[in-house]
Amino acid sequence: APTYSIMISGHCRAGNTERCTELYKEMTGKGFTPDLLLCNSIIDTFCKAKNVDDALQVLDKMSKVGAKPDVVTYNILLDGLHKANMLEKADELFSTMVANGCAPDLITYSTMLDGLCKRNRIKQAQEMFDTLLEKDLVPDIVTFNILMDGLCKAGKLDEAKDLLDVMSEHNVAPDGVTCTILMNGLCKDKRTDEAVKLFMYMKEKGSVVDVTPHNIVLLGLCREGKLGQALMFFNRMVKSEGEFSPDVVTYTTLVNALIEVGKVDRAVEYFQRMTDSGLAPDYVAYNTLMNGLKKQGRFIQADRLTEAMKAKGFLTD
RNA sequence: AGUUGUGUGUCCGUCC
Repeated sequence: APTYSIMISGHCRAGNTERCTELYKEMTGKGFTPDLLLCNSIIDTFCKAKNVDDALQVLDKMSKVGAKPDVVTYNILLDGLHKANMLEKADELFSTMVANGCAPDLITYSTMLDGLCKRNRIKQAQEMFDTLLEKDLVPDIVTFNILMDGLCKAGKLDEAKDLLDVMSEHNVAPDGVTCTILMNGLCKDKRTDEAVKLFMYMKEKGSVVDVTPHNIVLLGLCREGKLGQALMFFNRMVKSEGEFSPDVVTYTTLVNALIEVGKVDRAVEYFQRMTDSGLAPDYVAYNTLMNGLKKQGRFIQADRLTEAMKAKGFLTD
């Protein structure tokens, strides 16, 4: 059984859902019972693969063999259900959890908070935040970042900045993710210059500034039509050699920007450069180029790209 | 030993 545990958790972490499922079936078939931590890993792997139904079945099996799910089990499933838009199931599970004597913790509330924020239910999210305080739970940086992002995406940038004060009242210092969330909010509000200021501030402060804030600045420049600056910025990213090297999102942002100004050949060039640099385009990357090719009537190239997508398993129908 | 919540790209949808 420990052998299975190690193998399964390895595949789980690698995101190899199929192999993970196979091994799990094989293990249970042989009469071995996965322990709680392994069950949680498996459930999480299913959830992250958007396979919440199988995840729930693992929960069912657990209760059959009398294994008690813990708060982590419930948190994982609540997150999966929210992200799969199964809200009624999520509420149901929350009730089950409480009925089974499992006390919701900070992560439970943060997970639900995120679910509300992502649906733009800001008012309810703020109520959830108050509830969490009433329960004497202590919000951490992730809780605040979730709320910060919700406020920014709802266009409430002023309230987002006010939240910084609330954070310091709770002795929670903003981190790189907080800054990135605010930068993104500023960019989406067409305040790229302010976002860049925040970006520079982060760099001056010596924080670790990874590829994500760079991608946000790049997108901001592209949206402002400053393609020349965007390309210079991109070149600096290439030279960073690892610290904030371009990723699939970086390339997709540029490909899209080039398409929008009608430079499809250059877009194709950058797409090629992405694969040449050893990055594997994802569905969004393919879709971006595909739409550009079709918009320009490049049907032969589009067909060729369709074949590539099929070969990679991105088109299942 | 190993498990859960937060930030960036395309299209579509929802709201205005």
